[in-house]
Amino acid sequence: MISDDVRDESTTGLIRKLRVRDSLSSEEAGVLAGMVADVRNFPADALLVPSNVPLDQCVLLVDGMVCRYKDLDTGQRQILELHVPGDFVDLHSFVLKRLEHNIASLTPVRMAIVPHARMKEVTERHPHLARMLWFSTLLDAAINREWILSMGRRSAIARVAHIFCEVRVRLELVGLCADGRYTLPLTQIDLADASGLTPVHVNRMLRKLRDDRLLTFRGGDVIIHDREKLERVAEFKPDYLFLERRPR
Amino acid sequence: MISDDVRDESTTGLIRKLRVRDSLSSEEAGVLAGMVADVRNFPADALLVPSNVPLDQCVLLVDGMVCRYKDLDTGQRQILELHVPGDFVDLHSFVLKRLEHNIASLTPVRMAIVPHARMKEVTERHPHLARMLWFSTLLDAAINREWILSMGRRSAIARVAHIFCEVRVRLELVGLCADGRYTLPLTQIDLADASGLTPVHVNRMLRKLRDDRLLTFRGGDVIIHDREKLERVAEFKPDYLFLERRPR
DNA sequence: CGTCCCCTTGAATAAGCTCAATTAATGTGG
DNA sequence: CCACATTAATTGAGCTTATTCAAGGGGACG
Repeated sequence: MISDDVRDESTTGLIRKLRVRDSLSSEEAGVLAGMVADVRNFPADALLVPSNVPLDQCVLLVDGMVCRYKDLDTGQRQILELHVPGDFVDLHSFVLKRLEHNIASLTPVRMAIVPHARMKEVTERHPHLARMLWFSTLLDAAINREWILSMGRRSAIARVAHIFCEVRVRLELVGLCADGRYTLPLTQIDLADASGLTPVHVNRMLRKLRDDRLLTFRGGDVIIHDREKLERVAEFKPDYLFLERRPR
Repeated sequence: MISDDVRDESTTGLIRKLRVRDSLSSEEAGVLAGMVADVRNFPADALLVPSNVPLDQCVLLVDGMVCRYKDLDTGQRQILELHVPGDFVDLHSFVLKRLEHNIASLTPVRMAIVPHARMKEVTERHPHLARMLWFSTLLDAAINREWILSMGRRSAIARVAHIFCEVRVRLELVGLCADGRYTLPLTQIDLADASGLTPVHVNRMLRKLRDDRLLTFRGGDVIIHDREKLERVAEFKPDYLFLERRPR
């Protein structure tokens, strides 16, 4: 079994983000940490949660990055969402009992494991905590909706730029981005799968962003040179990330 | 105030759909109906829930159709999801306290109103019911993800076809579609906003679907001539609608 | 050192968009 | 009930954006 320290550490990112949006007592924080049954490491490119398989535990991303994706029969892949440390990546399965998409690691990752049984106990005993967990799944849904807007109505350059804008904000929340610099462990192929473009075209868009001195992306390292202009190109408005506190 | 009959009637669609996915006792069904404070009518093209406004009540679609949408500064619109009777359209606001998108009626609609205060009481007292409501927001999220896949990776013809396939299934669940015929109160412009295409191109895709004897869409009336072929063109797989019962 | 990705770039192609004009359907006021 | 306005549907032509195809270069790793 794992120690209380490991449990606490595994939930700091999640708690930090929940506290941006709502008040979370230290007791509640303790309860959250107490849900963690185990913390496990996985390599990069591992299929962490396969689609359409009965699930009885949730996984929370402690360290590293993961993505959700879906494939078409034609072999085409679409990345649905990127996840950063502190994201309760597979909270959904508690309610859905299976996922209709896959979750895979982009880097070596550390995941906290929370059995559905504990989720049930805790959410039944702590309704406010339950709502905050519910919130975190709805935040994912809001991100999904923004991506629909991207895919449906944004130009190629805006789509690519938008991904960088979103990830910047989300990484800053957990202290993994400062000065517009962060690590995004994606290949241009992954970026194509996330933006609904071809790798070739992503390459050209990245070149344009670089030539226009907005952003450089090389070998997974992102440097945002001109955040304001980048956000304008991306038509990025962070409302959808619900960064403000819930009114009580 | 409204009568118990009106309350019961206003939740039959929702209950019917929840019962496809999970067991719902008649007591729980009664509790759900009891949450409804009011049932109100709205005309077509009404902005039912504006984005970024503090909310203190949820709305459930009883009759008619509504959509969620978002606009870009350029005036481009993207429809994010369509809703059919029995959808708890704005359950999200209970947790989010505001929406980051708009909800508007496509037809004259009847909406049941549930104050957040009642939502809070009921979800705290009935955890299983709370999970089923949570489920219904996660089902919306799964639909959102499928739409990301559509926008990102499906061809124009498949995107248009996919919308018709999805709506068919969802309307059948509430008895509003039989024999592949149903009413979809959208203009071709709306369909363009839902599929991320231009109205002109939607028109051509509809023509192709008609010429190929897969589907006819005229004046809001949908006739699916060849469901199997249509679903193949759409690459439609209904897994993402979670039509099976949750295992206990 | 060779293999395997990934990145990069050019050239040709195709999917979908824009512009424009016509027709059809719907609604309104007289 | 008709004339007129308005919105939606339809179609053609030309154009733009992004894709496909192809080839070469660079770096990591066994």
